[in-house]
Amino acid sequence: MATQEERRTQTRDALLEAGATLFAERGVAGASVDAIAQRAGRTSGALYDHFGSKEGLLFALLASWVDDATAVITAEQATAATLDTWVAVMWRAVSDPPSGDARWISLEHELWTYAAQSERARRYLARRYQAAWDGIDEVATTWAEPRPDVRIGPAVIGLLLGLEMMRRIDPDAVSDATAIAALRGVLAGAADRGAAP
Amino acid sequence: MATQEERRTQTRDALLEAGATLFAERGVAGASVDAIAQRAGRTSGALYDHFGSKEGLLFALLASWVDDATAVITAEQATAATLDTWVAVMWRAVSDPPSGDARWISLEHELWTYAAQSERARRYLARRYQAAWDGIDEVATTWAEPRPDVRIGPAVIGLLLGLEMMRRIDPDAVSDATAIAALRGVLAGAADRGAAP
DNA sequence: GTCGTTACATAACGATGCCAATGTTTCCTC
DNA sequence: GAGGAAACATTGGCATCGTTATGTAACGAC
Repeated sequence: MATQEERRTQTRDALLEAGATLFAERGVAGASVDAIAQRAGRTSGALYDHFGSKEGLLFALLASWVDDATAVITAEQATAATLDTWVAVMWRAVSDPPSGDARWISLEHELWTYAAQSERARRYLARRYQAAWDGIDEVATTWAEPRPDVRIGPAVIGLLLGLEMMRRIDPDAVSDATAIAALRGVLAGAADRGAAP
Repeated sequence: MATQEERRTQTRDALLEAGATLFAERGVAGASVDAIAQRAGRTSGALYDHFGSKEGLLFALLASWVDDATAVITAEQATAATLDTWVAVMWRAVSDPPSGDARWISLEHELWTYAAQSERARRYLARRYQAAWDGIDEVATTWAEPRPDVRIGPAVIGLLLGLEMMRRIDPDAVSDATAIAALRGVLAGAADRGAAP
């Protein structure tokens, strides 16, 4: 019943799933190709046939993820009627990731440190985040008049990532109220309020 | 002229310096013990005599760093007369690190991903950041009445790290004005303003 | 001046890793 | 149903890395 093509996408998905878990758990350098393949019930040969290299698997992983996450977030953003619900939606997307995938942030950090060594990874990161910044910038104009000297997108995304980092160390340190208050504050501070002398 | 003890601290410092650079450049996993020793003009034998293991070097590095950075920051904080100058001092400490050490943030990320694998590293991180949070919490009460359901320390530190991350991708994305506006916004949002319905 | 100790260097071991070359099996086509 | 290709497995080479065991030269106490 299972055609060859179905089988192929099946093992591809299994390898991506295993890679996501092990990269997040042990890091890109710490997760061996053999360990990933074994967890997927396959061997390293299959992995190389599919992705060509370890880095290939990493990029494939991130590509699929970005598509999923941004799709979910922008879809929910469209339904946000007030600034508070918008902020809450963003925070929820980070603190309790869509598709029930809690490894997202870990992998994000992995990519970040990996970017210190790989030029390709750095360019990849830049493209990806600039798109996210633009999205935030655009939605933010709905809620407040922007200041010319302040770019709101990077500030919001940075705060989201930073809050998640703190929460990983101590979940009690960043309550939902704290996160939402901080996000609203950044949006307010970067808006029409004049700069201090 | 050089006594034995002087020689020892000299090579210790050389190894720390080399470790800082290579850990930041290539990551903890990517920087080999031999490469670190070679950069310090020594051999791996010296490194093991001093630090016992690769992890030992990492922890020694961070310990010395935390002492330096927090000393500088708290010293400057005491001189800050207004909220704006305080915020500016904090941002400057992150964006243009004290002691001219630009590798700080890279190493911070390294430690973060390393913490995913090492229980000891995680506990180390927690202790370190909780101290920083408390410091911010205390100073923040000088400028605004705190809300009971909002912890300001983690929000400020998170924002600082997040902003720096964005700035690494694209230095133009986070101007000083953006950073300071965002920080002031977080402080304002987490203060006396009432929560939304 | 002798001798133990310190502060490194040297060299080798064991383990592990990425990756490629080469099988083997399964599936589709005609 | 036979040939061929696709999908995956097996094996091994080649390199690297963390660590340790051992060597050695300089130093310092007496």
